Amino acid sequence: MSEPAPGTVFVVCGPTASGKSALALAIAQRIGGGIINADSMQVYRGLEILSAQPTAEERALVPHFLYGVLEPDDPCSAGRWRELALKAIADVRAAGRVPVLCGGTGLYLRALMQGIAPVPMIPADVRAAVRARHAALGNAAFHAELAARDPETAAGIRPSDPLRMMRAMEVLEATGLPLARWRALPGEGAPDGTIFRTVLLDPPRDALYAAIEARFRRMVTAGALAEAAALVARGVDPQLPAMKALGVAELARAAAGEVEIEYAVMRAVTQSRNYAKRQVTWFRRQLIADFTYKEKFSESLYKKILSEIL
RNA sequence: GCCCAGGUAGCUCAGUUGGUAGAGCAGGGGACUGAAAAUCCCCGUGUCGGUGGUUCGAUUCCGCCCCUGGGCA
Repeated sequence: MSEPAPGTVFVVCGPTASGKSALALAIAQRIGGGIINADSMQVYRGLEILSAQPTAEERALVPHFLYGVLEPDDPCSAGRWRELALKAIADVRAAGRVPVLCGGTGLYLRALMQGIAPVPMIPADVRAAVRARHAALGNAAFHAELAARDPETAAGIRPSDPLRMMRAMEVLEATGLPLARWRALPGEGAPDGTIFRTVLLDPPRDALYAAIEARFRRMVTAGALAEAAALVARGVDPQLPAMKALGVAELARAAAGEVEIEYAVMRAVTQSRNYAKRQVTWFRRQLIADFTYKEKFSESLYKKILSEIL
């Protein structure tokens, strides 16, 4: 097992409950790494249980970065995470360690590895105005308006896709330049000299689904009901990403006695399965991993992976 | 035991005035450049409970049987 080449950054990705965190920990312990979160929900404080953030014991073994660093009412984004990740990578290296990225948010990973259009931050009031405009017009009329003002970007967005339409509109409003133009501009990727070694965990579907349910039930036992209730009690805008974490809404309703706990659990587990499937599609098609493992997660698989990727 | 109401896709149900059936959910596939655990697109053959009968033809009408709810005993 040789030392990883200078500039190496390991990337552990895969669907939820595929065993990413454990693998990242094993890799980091082996090579003297620092683990950096690449998950859109694990960045939030107050979602420790439901987003499956590493435990204090795990964090004590290896330095961890970007876990629980933002408040739920302080939304992250692909661009913002990218900035945070670049800094974390520099910090890990400064400490003489090897960065090990770990997470299931494909867009974040790609924004870091391949860059992203250099669109500036959109002011909150512009976003709010665009949302209101969409709510007033509805999908079809909103799309028509976008098509009139920015035909190039509108052509690539379905009238049934509100989020992408609103994104295109707010970029146009805030910058005066169509989103399609921004995307044609060269985006910055990772720092020069960085070599990504990407490992994709893609276990058999039935094993993955069983793991998702088992883990969710463990979360409930560990206090997920109270976590969800506390989050809702803070009064954070339900539209914000942290409040969209799988299980939050359902468990909060169960905690309030509005639905049966078992019903909430089944709903959340189903949503998690749907999500895992989307993640698998993304990783299989949008990110070409250097190493892909389709076996069921296990101790022996980790040993095999370690010997192959190092 | 009798009377109602049902038994149709993995689940919940719709429907066929008799020409072998369709939605939602689940599941599968896919898209994805800044709230991505988001948002969006595509995919529906299943002894229409069983068995006799009527009919050119029955999942649909009739008889009997089985099963599940509810009511009366």
